[in-house]
Amino acid sequence: MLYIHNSLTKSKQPFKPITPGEVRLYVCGMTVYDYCHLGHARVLVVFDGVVRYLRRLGYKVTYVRNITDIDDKIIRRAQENREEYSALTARFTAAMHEDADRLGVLRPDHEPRATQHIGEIIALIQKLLDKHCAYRAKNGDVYYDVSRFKPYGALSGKHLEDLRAGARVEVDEAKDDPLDFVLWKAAKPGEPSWPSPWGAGRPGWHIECSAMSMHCLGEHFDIHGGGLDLQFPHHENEIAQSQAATGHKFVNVWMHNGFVQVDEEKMSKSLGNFFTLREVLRRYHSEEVRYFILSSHYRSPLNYAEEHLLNARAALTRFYTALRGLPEAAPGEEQDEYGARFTAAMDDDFNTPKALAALFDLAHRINAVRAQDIRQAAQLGARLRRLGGILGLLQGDAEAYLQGAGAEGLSRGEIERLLGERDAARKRRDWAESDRIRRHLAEQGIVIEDGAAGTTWRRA
RNA sequence: GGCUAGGUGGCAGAGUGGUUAUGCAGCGGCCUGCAAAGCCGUGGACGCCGGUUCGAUUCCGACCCUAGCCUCCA
Repeated sequence: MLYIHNSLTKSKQPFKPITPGEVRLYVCGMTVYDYCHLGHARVLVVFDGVVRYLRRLGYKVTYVRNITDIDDKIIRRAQENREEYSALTARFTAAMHEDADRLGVLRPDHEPRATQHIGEIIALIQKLLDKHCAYRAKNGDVYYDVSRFKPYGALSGKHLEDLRAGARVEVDEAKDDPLDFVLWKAAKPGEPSWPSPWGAGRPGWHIECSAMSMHCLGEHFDIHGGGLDLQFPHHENEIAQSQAATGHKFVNVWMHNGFVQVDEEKMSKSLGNFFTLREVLRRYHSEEVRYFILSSHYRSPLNYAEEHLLNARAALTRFYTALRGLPEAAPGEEQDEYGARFTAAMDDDFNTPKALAALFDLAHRINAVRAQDIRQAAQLGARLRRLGGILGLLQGDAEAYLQGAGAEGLSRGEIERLLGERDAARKRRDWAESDRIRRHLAEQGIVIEDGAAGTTWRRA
C-alpha cells in the first residue's frame, strides 16, 4: 500500500486514486526566461521518480507539467535582450528540454503552455466574475476576491488576519484587499497581449495553472506537485480559484519537494547563489546528479556541495563495480528480500534513501556471491538494474560509466598500449617498470586493477 | 511577529520505545609481486534541560539553534 504525505492534511495517507487504476498528476513546471538550475532539476527528478514508481505499481498515469511562457520576468528579460518574448521563451523551452533529457527525465504526457490556453483562462476568469468571486479594478486588472473564499489558507496553514497583519508590501491601491491577487493583467503599451472581455491583457500566473490543469485532467484530479515555495501563495490561490469556480474539491493530494540549498541557504535566482543544471552537468555525469537528488528524501532540504556530488560518484562506482563483467541474465522473481525492501521504502512516501540502502545491500550480495556462483550473481545483477531503473538509475553500461569521464589527456588506445607494456613488464617480473606505468596512469586519473582474468582500468 | 519543517557518528543520510540502516572516510585482517577492487571484522551518534516509562535518540513539555513561507521564485 502506497502512502503519500499530503501537504493539505500534513500527514501521510494511503493513496487512493479517484478512478481505480488511473492517476492524474499535475506538476508546476518552469517559467522559461533562463536556464534551469539545480532547484528545477530537483522537481524534475523527484516527480520523474514518482511517475516511474506509480507506473511500476501498475497505474495508468497521466502526467502533466506546464510551461509558463508569459509573465513579468519574461517580458522584462525580452525587453533587455531586445527580442520578441516568444523567441526568448522558445529558446529556454528548448534548453529546458535538453537539460531534462540529459537527466533522463521522462517527458510528461502533456506539456501545456499558458499562451496556448488563453481561451480556457478567460473562460475561467469569467466564471469567477459571474460568481462574484472576482472583480474588475479601476486600473483595468481583474482580481480574485480572497474574502469570498472561506477556506483560504488551508494548504499553507495561514490565516487571512495574520497575513494582513504581516503584510510587508506596499498596498496596491487598485485592490480591495491587499491579499487579492491578479487574474488578468491589463496590457501596458508595447507589451504582448490578448483580447478579452476586459480589454487587452494577459493572464496572471496563478490562474493559468488552474485553467491548464483542469483542461488536461478534469476539475478534480489526484496529485498536484511542485516546489515548496509554490505552496503559498501559488497553490493556495489555485485552490481558491478552482474550487470557487467549480464548487467542489480540486485536488486530493498536494506534494511539495524541499529546496536545494547552498551553504544552508535556499538556492534561488533572486539570491544569485544558483548553479545552472548545464553547468553542473558539464562536470558530473547526469546519473551522478540524479543520484545526488535521490539520496535524500524529497521533502528534506538538499544541500549542494562539491563533496556530495563526489559522494554520488563513489556510490555509483560501487554499484557499477558490482555490475561490471556479469553475463546477461533474467532478473528472476520480483519480490525477493531486496525487491520487498525496495518496495516497502518507496511505498512509504517515496523514501528513496531507504530504497537505495536496499540496493546497496543487493550490490553487496552480488560481490559476495560472484566468485562461487556467477550465474546467481548475474541474476542478482539483473535485479539490481531492474530496481535501479525505477529510480532512473543503473541503466547504463557499467564499463562505459566506470571508464567514462576523467580520462582527459589519454586516449583509450594510449591506455591500452600502456597496459600492454605494463603487462609485458609484469610477465618478466619487472615490478619497477610495472609500477612506474601504474603511477603514470594514476596521475592521469586512471586506476588499474589486476584481476584473475586480466587487468582492467577505470577512472578515479 | 504569525505559520511550517528540521537538529542523528568525521561527512552525507534513513530509522526505531529495548536488537547492524546504508554510502563515503577510519582501523585490523584475507586476497595481491605491491596495489586497487572485493570479502571478513571493527571503533564512532542521536541539540540542551526536565517529565512519562522497567527502559527514550525514538513519546510529552520548556529552551537553544537552523532553514523556509508570509514579496517573484522549483
